[in-house]
Amino acid sequence: MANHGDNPITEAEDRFVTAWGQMGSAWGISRTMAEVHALLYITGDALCTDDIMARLEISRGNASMSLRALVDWGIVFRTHKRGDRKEYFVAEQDIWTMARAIVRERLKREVEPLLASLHEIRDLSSKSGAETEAIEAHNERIENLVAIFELIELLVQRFVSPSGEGLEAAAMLLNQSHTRDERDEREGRG
Amino acid sequence: MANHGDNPITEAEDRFVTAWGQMGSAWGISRTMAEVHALLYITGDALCTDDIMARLEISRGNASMSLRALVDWGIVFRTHKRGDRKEYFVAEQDIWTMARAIVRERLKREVEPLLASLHEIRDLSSKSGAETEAIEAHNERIENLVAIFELIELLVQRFVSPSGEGLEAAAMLLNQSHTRDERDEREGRG
DNA sequence: CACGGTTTTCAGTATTTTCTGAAAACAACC
DNA sequence: GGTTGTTTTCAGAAAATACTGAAAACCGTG
Repeated sequence: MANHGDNPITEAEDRFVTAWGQMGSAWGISRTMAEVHALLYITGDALCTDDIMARLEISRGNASMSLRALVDWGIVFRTHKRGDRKEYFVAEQDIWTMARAIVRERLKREVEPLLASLHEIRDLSSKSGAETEAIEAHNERIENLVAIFELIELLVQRFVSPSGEGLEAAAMLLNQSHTRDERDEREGRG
Repeated sequence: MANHGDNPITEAEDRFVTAWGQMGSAWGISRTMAEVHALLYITGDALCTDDIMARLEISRGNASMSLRALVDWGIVFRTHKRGDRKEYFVAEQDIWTMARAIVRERLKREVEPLLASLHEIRDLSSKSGAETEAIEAHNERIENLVAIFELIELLVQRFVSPSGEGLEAAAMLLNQSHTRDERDEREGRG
């Protein structure tokens, strides 16, 4: 990032961009893509490619590709300004909508392919015919994996469904059960 | 992986190792580390470094580092065999225990540092003094992020707590609420 | 405390991923 | 349909990451 102005807000923005970029890369997302998203989110402004290039000191190509990826993820949108040919970009500002989009997209890109593989592997394994104890155990491990990932898929589909809400509801629900269980504990239910 | 034997089980194992390795790298974990884990999990055996080196065709150094990381994550354990000086490694076989360990570790490594940054950023931002509308909006965005990540932290701590169970319980809970809501929907509650 | 078996470390190398920049494609306007 | 401002693409360059292999450290034993 360029060392533009140094009022607290600008510094806060830069720091957030950095922190979000780091988190992104720990989660298998390109640092720059996460930083572009961070910048759009934290400023809340509609920025054009040149704004982003300047502020993050990245090339046009990189900015373009990152933006396209963010638009594909559904957490950044294209806009236009009257009398200006350029495209501008704004980040989804509702944090729950954003969270839903991210979780949904990761499900689609990573969990679903894994599940597909697991299903294939299951078929393959079950063709083994012989039923030694070792094979039984192997099959059970595969089953367990299928079960947990199907559960994850189900939960995500339910709570991150396109229809909306749900994640917040889940949070409430879990949170409630949290406090309820704590009370139970205090009252001596094991 | 070496093209050892080609009975369906061995092939299934190899395929699982590959699939798990891919998923791992999509989630910011080194491919090899995920593959080593996959191998230990899917065979269920206690394997020594040389077994792993041979099966995955990796160097001793790589095997050693991957294993140490897996042990740090708490999803692989060291063991020994009578009359054998070598160390052997076994994967946690309970899939829920494994899931808890993974989630807990990621919380610690990625969410907590992010939260620490967000707190700092919040302090920084609030020092701004001036209270223009833009600054208000900025502060609110930071607040929202802090709120959502603190919620995540809370939920994870609750359901992935060292004490155990909990994740399954959460799954049940969510699953129930899922089926309940579906029924509600069928009955025409919007 | 020297030896053989084993594990860890880490400098250097290889691989993968990301980024750049210039050229091509596009699109609004005249 | 040519001009101009803008975006996309992508081959090659740079950076980041992961891996190797050999040396060092470790460790139980005689």
